Amino acid sequence: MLDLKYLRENLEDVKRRLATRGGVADLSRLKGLDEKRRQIITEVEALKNRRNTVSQEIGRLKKRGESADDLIKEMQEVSQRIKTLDGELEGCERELKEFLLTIPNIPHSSVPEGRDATENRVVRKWGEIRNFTFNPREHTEIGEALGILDFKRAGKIAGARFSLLRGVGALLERALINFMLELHTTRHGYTELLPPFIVNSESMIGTGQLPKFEEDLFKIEGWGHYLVPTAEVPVTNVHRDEILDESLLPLCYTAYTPCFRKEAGSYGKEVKGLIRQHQFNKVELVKFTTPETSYEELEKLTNDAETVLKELGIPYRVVILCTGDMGFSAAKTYDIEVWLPGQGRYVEISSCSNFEDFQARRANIRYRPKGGGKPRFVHTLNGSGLAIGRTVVAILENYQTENGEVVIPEALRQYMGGMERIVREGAGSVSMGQRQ
RNA sequence: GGAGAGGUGGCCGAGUGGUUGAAGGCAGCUGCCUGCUAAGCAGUUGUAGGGUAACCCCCUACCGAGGGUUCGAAUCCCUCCCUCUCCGCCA
Repeated sequence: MLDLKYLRENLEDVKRRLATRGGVADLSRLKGLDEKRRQIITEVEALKNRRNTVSQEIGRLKKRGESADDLIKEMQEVSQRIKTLDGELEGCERELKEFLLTIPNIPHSSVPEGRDATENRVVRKWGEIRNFTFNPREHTEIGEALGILDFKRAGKIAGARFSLLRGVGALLERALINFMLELHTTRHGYTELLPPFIVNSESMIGTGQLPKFEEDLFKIEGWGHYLVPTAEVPVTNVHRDEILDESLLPLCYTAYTPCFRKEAGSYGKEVKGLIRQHQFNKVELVKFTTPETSYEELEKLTNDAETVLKELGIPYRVVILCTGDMGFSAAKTYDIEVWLPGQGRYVEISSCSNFEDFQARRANIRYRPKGGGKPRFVHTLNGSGLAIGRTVVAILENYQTENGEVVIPEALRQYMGGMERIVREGAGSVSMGQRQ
Protein backbone atom coordinates (compact mmCIF):
# COMPACT_ATOMS: atom_id res chain seq x y z
CA MET A 1 0.00 0.00 0.00
CA LEU A 2 1.23 3.44 -0.88
CA ASP A 3 1.22 6.36 1.53
CA LEU A 4 -1.85 8.54 1.08
CA LYS A 5 0.02 11.72 1.93
CA TYR A 6 2.76 10.88 -0.52
CA LEU A 7 0.16 10.18 -3.20
CA ARG A 8 -1.61 13.46 -2.49
CA GLU A 9 1.58 15.43 -2.91
CA ASN A 10 3.12 13.51 -5.81
CA LEU A 11 0.12 12.29 -7.76
CA GLU A 12 1.40 13.02 -11.28
CA ASP A 13 4.82 11.54 -10.61
CA VAL A 14 3.29 8.38 -9.13
CA LYS A 15 0.97 8.01 -12.11
CA ARG A 16 3.88 8.24 -14.50
CA ARG A 17 5.97 5.68 -12.61
CA LEU A 18 3.11 3.21 -12.20
CA ALA A 19 2.39 3.47 -15.90
CA THR A 20 5.76 1.81 -16.58
CA ARG A 21 4.33 -1.36 -15.04
CA GLY A 22 1.71 -1.53 -17.78
CA GLY A 23 -1.96 -2.09 -16.98
CA VAL A 24 -2.48 1.60 -16.30
CA ALA A 25 -3.72 2.28 -12.80
CA ASP A 26 -6.52 4.83 -12.76
CA LEU A 27 -5.83 7.16 -9.87
CA SER A 28 -8.45 9.75 -10.82
CA ARG A 29 -10.84 8.76 -8.01
CA LEU A 30 -8.22 9.37 -5.43
CA LYS A 31 -8.31 13.15 -5.23
CA GLY A 32 -12.06 13.35 -4.74
CA LEU A 33 -12.16 10.63 -2.11
CA ASP A 34 -9.29 12.14 -0.21
CA GLU A 35 -10.82 15.60 -0.16
CA LYS A 36 -14.23 14.32 0.81
CA ARG A 37 -12.71 12.36 3.65
CA ARG A 38 -10.89 15.32 5.12
CA GLN A 39 -13.92 17.56 4.79
CA ILE A 40 -16.09 15.12 6.75
CA ILE A 41 -13.40 14.72 9.40
CA THR A 42 -13.21 18.47 9.95
CA GLU A 43 -16.96 18.75 10.39
CA VAL A 44 -17.51 15.69 12.56
CA GLU A 45 -14.60 16.44 14.85
CA ALA A 46 -15.87 19.94 15.53
CA LEU A 47 -19.22 18.42 16.50
CA LYS A 48 -17.56 15.86 18.75
CA ASN A 49 -15.63 18.60 20.44
CA ARG A 50 -18.88 20.44 21.12
CA ARG A 51 -20.53 17.28 22.44
CA ASN A 52 -17.65 16.53 24.80
CA THR A 53 -17.65 20.06 26.21
CA VAL A 54 -21.40 20.25 26.68
CA SER A 55 -21.68 16.75 28.15
CA GLN A 56 -19.29 17.75 30.89
CA GLU A 57 -21.33 20.88 31.49
CA ILE A 58 -24.47 18.72 31.77
CA GLY A 59 -22.72 16.62 34.38
CA ARG A 60 -21.84 19.69 36.39
CA LEU A 61 -25.38 21.10 36.18
CA LYS A 62 -26.93 17.82 37.31
CA LYS A 63 -24.56 17.55 40.22
CA ARG A 64 -25.80 20.94 41.39
CA GLY A 65 -29.38 19.82 40.85
CA GLU A 66 -30.02 22.30 38.03
CA SER A 67 -31.94 21.59 34.84
CA ALA A 68 -29.99 20.64 31.72
CA ASP A 69 -32.95 19.73 29.53
CA ASP A 70 -32.23 22.30 26.81
CA LEU A 71 -28.64 21.21 26.48
CA ILE A 72 -29.61 17.53 26.42
CA LYS A 73 -32.11 18.21 23.70
CA GLU A 74 -29.51 20.05 21.65
CA MET A 75 -27.01 17.25 22.18
CA GLN A 76 -29.49 14.64 21.01
CA GLU A 77 -29.51 16.42 17.67
CA VAL A 78 -25.76 16.83 17.62
CA SER A 79 -25.29 13.12 18.36
CA GLN A 80 -27.65 12.22 15.56
CA ARG A 81 -25.68 14.37 13.14
CA ILE A 82 -22.42 12.81 14.34
CA LYS A 83 -23.81 9.35 13.75
CA THR A 84 -24.76 10.25 10.19
CA LEU A 85 -21.38 11.80 9.43
CA ASP A 86 -19.48 8.91 11.04
CA GLY A 87 -21.37 6.58 8.74
CA GLU A 88 -20.42 8.65 5.70
CA LEU A 89 -16.82 8.82 6.85
CA GLU A 90 -16.62 5.08 7.34
CA GLY A 91 -17.93 4.46 3.85
CA CYS A 92 -15.51 6.96 2.40
CA GLU A 93 -12.52 5.55 4.24
CA ARG A 94 -13.40 1.99 3.35
CA GLU A 95 -13.63 2.92 -0.31
CA LEU A 96 -10.32 4.73 -0.09
CA LYS A 97 -8.60 1.87 1.71
CA GLU A 98 -9.94 -0.75 -0.70
CA PHE A 99 -8.77 1.37 -3.58
CA LEU A 100 -5.31 1.88 -2.09
CA LEU A 101 -4.96 -1.88 -1.57
CA THR A 102 -5.31 -2.45 -5.31
CA ILE A 103 -2.54 -0.05 -6.34
CA PRO A 104 0.80 -1.80 -6.98
CA ASN A 105 4.13 -0.66 -5.61
CA ILE A 106 6.20 2.03 -7.32
CA PRO A 107 9.26 0.60 -9.12
CA HIS A 108 12.65 1.69 -7.78
CA SER A 109 14.59 4.11 -9.99
CA SER A 110 17.21 1.42 -10.74
CA VAL A 111 14.64 -0.90 -12.32
CA PRO A 112 14.76 -0.96 -16.13
CA GLU A 113 11.58 0.05 -17.92
CA GLY A 114 10.01 -2.66 -20.02
CA ARG A 115 6.74 -4.32 -20.98
CA ASP A 116 7.31 -7.99 -20.16
CA ALA A 117 9.82 -10.75 -19.41
CA THR A 118 11.58 -10.26 -22.75
CA GLU A 119 12.89 -6.93 -21.49
CA ASN A 120 14.42 -8.26 -18.28
CA ARG A 121 18.20 -7.80 -18.18
CA VAL A 122 20.84 -10.37 -17.32
CA VAL A 123 22.99 -8.96 -14.54
CA ARG A 124 25.54 -11.78 -14.18
CA LYS A 125 26.18 -15.43 -14.97
CA TRP A 126 27.93 -18.08 -12.94
CA GLY A 127 29.23 -21.56 -13.68
CA GLU A 128 30.20 -23.47 -16.76
CA ILE A 129 27.46 -25.02 -18.79
CA ARG A 130 28.40 -28.67 -19.14
CA ASN A 131 29.22 -30.08 -22.52
CA PHE A 132 27.35 -33.32 -22.91
CA THR A 133 28.77 -36.19 -24.97
CA PHE A 134 25.21 -37.51 -25.24
CA ASN A 135 21.78 -36.03 -25.60
CA PRO A 136 20.80 -34.80 -22.11
CA ARG A 137 17.43 -36.05 -20.89
CA GLU A 138 14.73 -34.16 -19.04
CA HIS A 139 14.30 -34.73 -15.31
CA THR A 140 11.00 -36.54 -15.79
CA GLU A 141 12.61 -39.18 -17.91
CA ILE A 142 15.61 -39.52 -15.62
CA GLY A 143 13.55 -39.61 -12.45
CA GLU A 144 10.96 -42.08 -13.68
CA ALA A 145 13.64 -44.39 -15.05
CA LEU A 146 15.45 -44.35 -11.70
CA GLY A 147 12.17 -45.01 -9.89
CA ILE A 148 12.44 -41.87 -7.75
CA LEU A 149 9.73 -39.80 -9.47
CA ASP A 150 6.22 -41.10 -10.02
CA PHE A 151 3.81 -38.71 -11.74
CA LYS A 152 1.36 -41.40 -12.74
CA ARG A 153 0.54 -42.39 -9.19
CA ALA A 154 0.59 -38.74 -8.04
CA GLY A 155 -2.10 -38.14 -10.63
CA LYS A 156 -4.13 -40.97 -9.22
CA ILE A 157 -3.84 -39.66 -5.67
CA ALA A 158 -4.34 -35.95 -6.28
CA GLY A 159 -4.39 -35.07 -9.98
CA ALA A 160 -2.25 -33.13 -12.41
CA ARG A 161 0.52 -30.87 -11.08
CA PHE A 162 1.30 -33.11 -8.13
CA SER A 163 4.27 -35.38 -7.63
CA LEU A 164 5.22 -38.45 -5.69
CA LEU A 165 8.83 -38.90 -4.67
CA ARG A 166 10.12 -42.32 -3.79
CA GLY A 167 13.18 -43.68 -2.04
CA VAL A 168 16.28 -41.66 -2.85
CA GLY A 169 14.06 -39.07 -4.55
CA ALA A 170 12.34 -38.30 -1.25
CA LEU A 171 15.70 -38.37 0.51
CA LEU A 172 17.14 -35.92 -2.01
CA GLU A 173 14.28 -33.49 -1.41
CA ARG A 174 14.71 -33.75 2.37
CA ALA A 175 18.49 -33.40 2.11
CA LEU A 176 18.14 -30.20 0.09
CA ILE A 177 15.85 -28.67 2.71
CA ASN A 178 18.33 -29.50 5.46
CA PHE A 179 21.32 -28.36 3.43
CA MET A 180 19.78 -24.97 2.64
CA LEU A 181 18.49 -24.28 6.15
CA GLU A 182 21.84 -25.15 7.63
CA LEU A 183 23.72 -23.00 5.12
CA HIS A 184 21.56 -19.95 5.82
CA THR A 185 21.51 -20.32 9.59
CA THR A 186 25.17 -21.17 10.20
CA ARG A 187 26.90 -19.20 7.45
CA HIS A 188 24.53 -16.36 6.53
CA GLY A 189 23.18 -15.48 9.97
CA TYR A 190 19.47 -16.18 9.48
CA THR A 191 17.23 -17.43 12.28
CA GLU A 192 15.20 -20.48 11.39
CA LEU A 193 11.43 -20.38 11.82
CA LEU A 194 8.83 -23.07 11.28
CA PRO A 195 5.57 -21.15 10.81
CA PRO A 196 1.95 -22.23 10.30
CA PHE A 197 1.17 -23.44 6.77
CA ILE A 198 -2.34 -22.00 7.06
CA VAL A 199 -2.92 -18.28 7.53
CA ASN A 200 -5.84 -15.89 7.96
CA SER A 201 -6.87 -13.24 5.46
CA GLU A 202 -5.22 -10.40 7.40
CA SER A 203 -1.86 -12.03 6.77
CA MET A 204 -2.63 -12.38 3.05
CA ILE A 205 -3.56 -8.69 2.88
CA GLY A 206 -0.38 -7.80 4.77
CA THR A 207 1.92 -9.23 2.12
CA GLY A 208 -0.26 -8.26 -0.85
CA GLN A 209 -1.79 -11.57 -2.05
CA LEU A 210 -5.21 -10.21 -1.12
CA PRO A 211 -7.47 -8.60 -2.11
CA LYS A 212 -6.33 -8.77 -5.75
CA PHE A 213 -5.04 -12.30 -6.24
CA GLU A 214 -7.47 -14.54 -4.45
CA GLU A 215 -7.84 -16.77 -7.53
CA ASP A 216 -4.22 -17.93 -7.09
CA LEU A 217 -4.84 -19.20 -3.56
CA PHE A 218 -6.28 -22.34 -2.01
CA LYS A 219 -8.98 -21.21 0.39
CA ILE A 220 -10.25 -23.51 3.10
CA GLU A 221 -13.95 -23.83 2.65
CA GLY A 222 -16.09 -22.71 5.53
CA TRP A 223 -13.23 -21.19 7.47
CA GLY A 224 -11.87 -18.21 5.57
CA HIS A 225 -8.27 -19.33 5.97
CA TYR A 226 -5.76 -20.06 3.22
CA LEU A 227 -2.91 -22.46 2.52
CA VAL A 228 0.34 -20.51 2.27
CA PRO A 229 1.52 -19.88 -1.32
CA THR A 230 4.99 -19.06 0.06
CA ALA A 231 6.63 -18.76 3.49
CA GLU A 232 6.87 -15.03 2.76
CA VAL A 233 3.30 -14.71 4.03
CA PRO A 234 3.55 -16.24 7.52
CA VAL A 235 7.12 -15.06 8.11
CA THR A 236 6.58 -11.43 7.10
CA ASN A 237 3.44 -11.36 9.22
CA VAL A 238 5.37 -12.55 12.27
CA HIS A 239 5.86 -8.89 13.14
CA ARG A 240 2.53 -7.51 11.96
CA ASP A 241 1.27 -4.69 14.22
CA GLU A 242 4.56 -4.46 16.05
CA ILE A 243 7.08 -1.72 16.74
CA LEU A 244 10.56 -3.24 16.65
CA ASP A 245 13.62 -1.77 18.26
CA GLU A 246 16.11 -0.51 15.68
CA SER A 247 18.89 -2.46 17.38
CA LEU A 248 17.16 -5.68 16.21
CA LEU A 249 17.49 -4.71 12.54
CA PRO A 250 18.19 -6.14 10.12
CA LEU A 251 16.11 -9.08 11.28
CA CYS A 252 16.81 -12.12 9.08
CA TYR A 253 14.66 -15.24 9.01
CA THR A 254 14.76 -18.42 7.02
CA ALA A 255 11.93 -20.90 6.91
CA TYR A 256 11.02 -24.10 5.16
CA THR A 257 7.38 -24.51 4.15
CA PRO A 258 5.43 -26.31 1.50
CA CYS A 259 3.78 -23.85 -0.90
CA PHE A 260 0.31 -24.24 -2.35
CA ARG A 261 -0.71 -22.47 -5.55
CA LYS A 262 -3.67 -22.87 -7.84
CA GLU A 263 -1.64 -21.88 -10.90
CA ALA A 264 -4.83 -20.58 -12.44
CA GLY A 265 -4.27 -19.33 -15.95
CA SER A 266 -1.21 -21.50 -16.52
CA TYR A 267 -3.07 -24.28 -18.34
CA GLY A 268 -0.91 -25.92 -20.93
CA LYS A 269 2.29 -24.39 -19.51
CA GLU A 270 4.81 -26.84 -18.13
CA VAL A 271 2.19 -29.44 -17.37
CA LYS A 272 4.84 -32.15 -17.26
CA GLY A 273 7.27 -32.65 -14.45
CA LEU A 274 8.27 -30.86 -11.29
CA ILE A 275 8.55 -27.35 -12.69
CA ARG A 276 5.04 -26.11 -11.96
CA GLN A 277 3.18 -27.82 -9.15
CA HIS A 278 0.16 -27.10 -6.94
CA GLN A 279 2.31 -28.11 -3.98
CA PHE A 280 6.05 -27.65 -3.73
CA ASN A 281 8.67 -27.17 -1.05
CA LYS A 282 10.70 -24.02 -0.60
CA VAL A 283 13.23 -22.57 1.80
CA GLU A 284 12.56 -18.85 2.07
CA LEU A 285 14.66 -15.90 3.21
CA VAL A 286 12.93 -12.88 4.78
CA LYS A 287 14.44 -9.63 6.08
CA PHE A 288 13.17 -6.64 8.00
CA THR A 289 15.48 -3.63 7.59
CA THR A 290 15.68 0.13 7.94
CA PRO A 291 14.90 2.15 4.79
CA GLU A 292 18.55 3.21 4.60
CA THR A 293 19.93 -0.32 4.27
CA SER A 294 17.27 -2.24 2.37
CA TYR A 295 18.90 -2.12 -1.07
CA GLU A 296 22.23 -3.20 0.34
CA GLU A 297 20.39 -6.06 2.10
CA LEU A 298 18.69 -7.03 -1.17
CA GLU A 299 22.12 -7.56 -2.76
CA LYS A 300 23.20 -9.67 0.21
CA LEU A 301 20.01 -11.70 0.21
CA THR A 302 20.36 -12.43 -3.51
CA ASN A 303 23.97 -13.49 -2.91
CA ASP A 304 22.86 -15.78 -0.09
CA ALA A 305 20.46 -17.52 -2.46
CA GLU A 306 23.15 -17.75 -5.16
CA THR A 307 25.51 -19.39 -2.69
CA VAL A 308 23.23 -22.41 -2.61
CA LEU A 309 23.72 -22.93 -6.35
CA LYS A 310 27.46 -22.28 -6.15
CA GLU A 311 27.78 -24.90 -3.43
CA LEU A 312 25.80 -27.35 -5.55
CA GLY A 313 27.79 -26.47 -8.66
CA ILE A 314 24.80 -25.61 -10.81
CA PRO A 315 25.21 -22.91 -13.48
CA TYR A 316 22.83 -19.98 -13.21
CA ARG A 317 22.25 -16.39 -14.19
CA VAL A 318 20.75 -13.47 -12.32
CA VAL A 319 18.29 -11.19 -14.11
CA ILE A 320 16.74 -7.96 -12.97
CA LEU A 321 13.05 -7.84 -13.72
CA CYS A 322 11.86 -4.89 -15.77
CA THR A 323 8.98 -2.69 -14.58
CA GLY A 324 6.40 -4.63 -16.56
CA ASP A 325 7.40 -8.06 -15.23
CA MET A 326 7.60 -7.33 -11.51
CA GLY A 327 5.15 -8.65 -8.96
CA PHE A 328 2.46 -6.43 -7.48
CA SER A 329 4.18 -5.66 -4.17
CA ALA A 330 7.80 -5.41 -5.29
CA ALA A 331 9.86 -2.27 -5.84
CA LYS A 332 12.79 -4.22 -7.26
CA THR A 333 13.28 -7.90 -8.05
CA TYR A 334 16.16 -10.14 -9.07
CA ASP A 335 15.32 -13.57 -10.41
CA ILE A 336 17.88 -16.34 -10.25
CA GLU A 337 17.55 -18.78 -13.14
CA VAL A 338 19.22 -22.16 -13.33
CA TRP A 339 20.42 -23.82 -16.49
CA LEU A 340 18.45 -26.96 -17.32
CA PRO A 341 20.32 -28.95 -20.00
CA GLY A 342 17.43 -31.38 -20.49
CA GLN A 343 15.24 -28.50 -21.58
CA GLY A 344 17.97 -26.31 -22.99
CA ARG A 345 16.85 -23.19 -21.17
CA TYR A 346 17.14 -21.19 -17.99
CA VAL A 347 14.31 -21.55 -15.45
CA GLU A 348 13.54 -19.35 -12.45
CA ILE A 349 14.55 -20.95 -9.17
CA SER A 350 14.50 -17.90 -6.92
CA SER A 351 12.94 -14.46 -6.87
CA CYS A 352 14.48 -11.89 -4.52
CA SER A 353 12.62 -8.65 -3.90
CA ASN A 354 12.69 -5.46 -1.91
CA PHE A 355 9.16 -4.34 -1.07
CA GLU A 356 10.36 -1.18 0.68
CA ASP A 357 7.56 -0.06 3.03
CA PHE A 358 4.73 -1.38 0.81
CA GLN A 359 4.09 -4.52 2.86
CA ALA A 360 5.10 -2.85 6.12
CA ARG A 361 2.40 -0.23 5.66
CA ARG A 362 -0.22 -2.90 4.92
CA ALA A 363 0.88 -5.08 7.81
CA ASN A 364 1.74 -2.14 10.10
CA ILE A 365 5.30 -3.21 10.85
CA ARG A 366 7.36 -0.37 12.27
CA TYR A 367 10.57 0.25 14.17
CA ARG A 368 11.62 2.74 16.80
CA PRO A 369 14.67 4.72 15.59
CA LYS A 370 17.77 4.73 17.78
CA GLY A 371 17.57 7.47 20.37
CA GLY A 372 13.78 7.64 20.26
CA GLY A 373 11.55 9.54 17.88
CA LYS A 374 8.45 8.54 15.96
CA PRO A 375 8.10 4.96 14.74
CA ARG A 376 8.90 4.46 11.04
CA PHE A 377 7.86 1.67 8.70
CA VAL A 378 10.49 -1.01 8.16
CA HIS A 379 11.44 -2.24 4.71
CA THR A 380 10.65 -5.89 4.03
CA LEU A 381 12.51 -8.17 1.64
CA ASN A 382 12.33 -11.79 0.71
CA GLY A 383 13.65 -14.35 -1.70
CA SER A 384 13.61 -18.05 -2.30
CA GLY A 385 16.67 -19.73 -1.03
CA LEU A 386 15.70 -21.88 -2.99
CA ALA A 387 12.69 -23.62 -4.47
CA ILE A 388 13.39 -27.26 -3.62
CA GLY A 389 11.54 -29.02 -6.42
CA ARG A 390 13.25 -27.00 -9.12
CA THR A 391 16.60 -27.64 -7.43
CA VAL A 392 15.89 -31.36 -7.75
CA VAL A 393 15.20 -30.80 -11.44
CA ALA A 394 18.47 -28.89 -11.81
CA ILE A 395 20.47 -31.62 -10.09
CA LEU A 396 18.93 -34.43 -12.11
CA GLU A 397 19.47 -32.67 -15.41
CA ASN A 398 22.92 -31.19 -14.74
CA TYR A 399 24.40 -34.22 -13.00
CA GLN A 400 22.99 -36.99 -15.18
CA THR A 401 25.32 -39.59 -16.66
CA GLU A 402 25.06 -41.29 -20.01
CA ASN A 403 23.81 -44.54 -18.43
CA GLY A 404 20.91 -42.70 -16.73
CA GLU A 405 22.38 -42.36 -13.27
CA VAL A 406 22.81 -39.10 -11.36
CA VAL A 407 25.91 -37.95 -9.48
CA ILE A 408 25.07 -36.31 -6.15
CA PRO A 409 26.77 -32.91 -5.70
CA GLU A 410 29.48 -33.17 -3.08
CA ALA A 411 28.01 -30.54 -0.78
CA LEU A 412 24.87 -32.62 -0.48
CA ARG A 413 26.38 -36.01 0.29
CA GLN A 414 26.72 -35.50 4.03
CA TYR A 415 22.95 -35.00 4.10
CA MET A 416 22.38 -38.27 2.25
CA GLY A 417 24.40 -40.67 4.33
CA GLY A 418 27.46 -40.22 2.13
CA MET A 419 25.68 -41.42 -0.99
CA GLU A 420 27.59 -40.49 -4.18
CA ARG A 421 25.21 -41.32 -6.96
CA ILE A 422 21.62 -42.23 -7.60
CA VAL A 423 21.26 -45.57 -9.29
CA ARG A 424 18.30 -47.68 -10.16
CA GLU A 425 17.57 -50.22 -7.46
CA GLY A 426 15.17 -53.12 -7.33
CA ALA A 427 13.32 -51.66 -4.38
CA GLY A 428 13.44 -48.19 -5.89
CA SER A 429 10.78 -48.87 -8.42
CA VAL A 430 7.51 -50.68 -8.53
CA SER A 431 5.81 -50.84 -11.89
CA MET A 432 2.17 -49.88 -12.05
CA GLY A 433 -0.03 -52.84 -11.21
CA GLN A 434 -3.08 -53.86 -13.14
CA ARG A 435 -6.19 -51.83 -12.54
CA GLN A 436 -8.88 -53.75 -10.76
C1' G B 1 -16.73 -30.83 21.65
C1' G B 2 -18.43 -29.68 27.33
C1' A B 3 -17.68 -26.40 31.89
C1' G B 4 -15.42 -22.11 33.98
C1' A B 5 -12.03 -17.57 34.17
C1' G B 6 -10.03 -13.52 31.74
C1' G B 7 -8.44 -9.74 27.80
C1' U B 8 -6.71 -2.05 30.40
C1' G B 9 -0.57 2.12 28.43
C1' G B 10 6.72 -0.90 27.23
C1' C B 11 5.58 -4.39 31.57
C1' C B 12 2.66 -5.36 36.28
C1' G B 13 -1.90 -3.72 38.00
C1' A B 14 -6.44 -0.29 39.87
C1' G B 15 -10.76 1.33 37.96
C1' U B 16 -19.05 -0.62 37.30
C1' G B 17 -21.86 5.81 33.76
C1' G B 18 -19.55 12.48 34.23
C1' U B 19 -12.15 16.78 33.77
C1' U B 20 -9.90 8.83 33.41
C1' G B 21 -5.39 9.02 28.11
C1' A B 22 -6.66 6.45 32.26
C1' A B 23 -4.68 5.68 40.01
C1' G B 24 -0.40 3.04 41.93
C1' G B 25 4.14 0.32 40.91
C1' C B 26 8.22 -1.13 37.61
C1' A B 27 11.18 0.28 33.47
C1' G B 28 12.80 4.74 30.55
C1' C B 29 14.03 10.02 30.18
C1' U B 30 15.21 15.14 32.57
C1' G B 31 16.76 17.97 36.64
C1' C B 32 18.35 18.33 42.07
C1' C B 33 21.12 16.04 45.83
C1' U B 34 25.22 12.69 47.15
C1' G B 35 33.37 10.65 47.74
C1' C B 36 31.80 6.31 43.93
C1' U B 37 27.74 2.86 43.70
C1' A B 38 23.02 2.36 45.74
C1' A B 39 19.14 5.17 47.59
C1' G B 40 16.21 9.80 47.87
C1' C B 41 13.34 14.24 45.92
C1' A B 42 10.78 16.80 41.74
C1' G B 43 9.20 16.58 36.82
C1' U B 44 8.41 13.78 32.39
C1' U B 45 7.37 9.47 29.11
C1' G B 46 1.69 5.99 24.04
C1' U B 47 -0.34 5.47 18.86
C1' A B 48 -3.09 7.22 14.78
C1' G B 49 -5.94 10.91 12.15
C1' G B 50 -7.32 16.18 11.18
C1' G B 51 -5.96 21.51 11.47
C1' U B 52 -0.91 23.91 10.62
C1' A B 53 4.94 25.95 7.26
C1' A B 54 5.76 22.82 11.64
C1' C B 55 8.22 16.17 14.82
C1' C B 56 5.78 23.51 18.95
C1' C B 57 0.54 23.76 19.64
C1' C B 58 -4.94 22.75 19.23
C1' C B 59 -8.74 19.15 18.24
C1' U B 60 -10.61 13.95 17.49
C1' A B 61 -10.20 8.74 18.19
C1' C B 62 -8.12 4.48 20.71
C1' C B 63 -8.87 0.40 27.68
C1' G B 64 -9.22 -7.42 22.49
C1' A B 65 -12.70 -6.35 17.70
C1' G B 66 -17.46 -4.77 15.96
C1' G B 67 -22.43 -3.08 17.03
C1' G B 68 -26.18 -1.02 20.72
C1' U B 69 -28.18 2.06 25.05
C1' U B 70 -27.13 7.32 26.84
C1' C B 71 -26.50 14.33 26.66
C1' G B 72 -22.04 11.42 28.18
C1' A B 73 -19.26 4.44 28.13
C1' A B 74 -12.87 1.44 30.05
C1' U B 75 -17.39 1.14 32.97
C1' C B 76 -24.30 -1.18 31.07
C1' C B 77 -26.33 -4.66 26.79
C1' C B 78 -25.42 -7.89 22.23
C1' U B 79 -22.15 -10.47 18.68
C1' C B 80 -17.40 -12.12 17.44
C1' C B 81 -12.04 -13.10 18.26
C1' C B 82 -8.13 -14.55 21.41
C1' U B 83 -5.76 -16.47 26.00
C1' C B 84 -5.84 -19.53 30.44
C1' U B 85 -7.80 -23.76 33.73
C1' C B 86 -10.54 -28.47 34.15
C1' C B 87 -13.01 -32.63 31.40
C1' G B 88 -13.42 -35.36 26.72
C1' C B 89 -10.90 -36.56 22.12
C1' C B 90 -6.32 -36.87 19.69
C1' A B 91 -0.55 -36.89 16.39
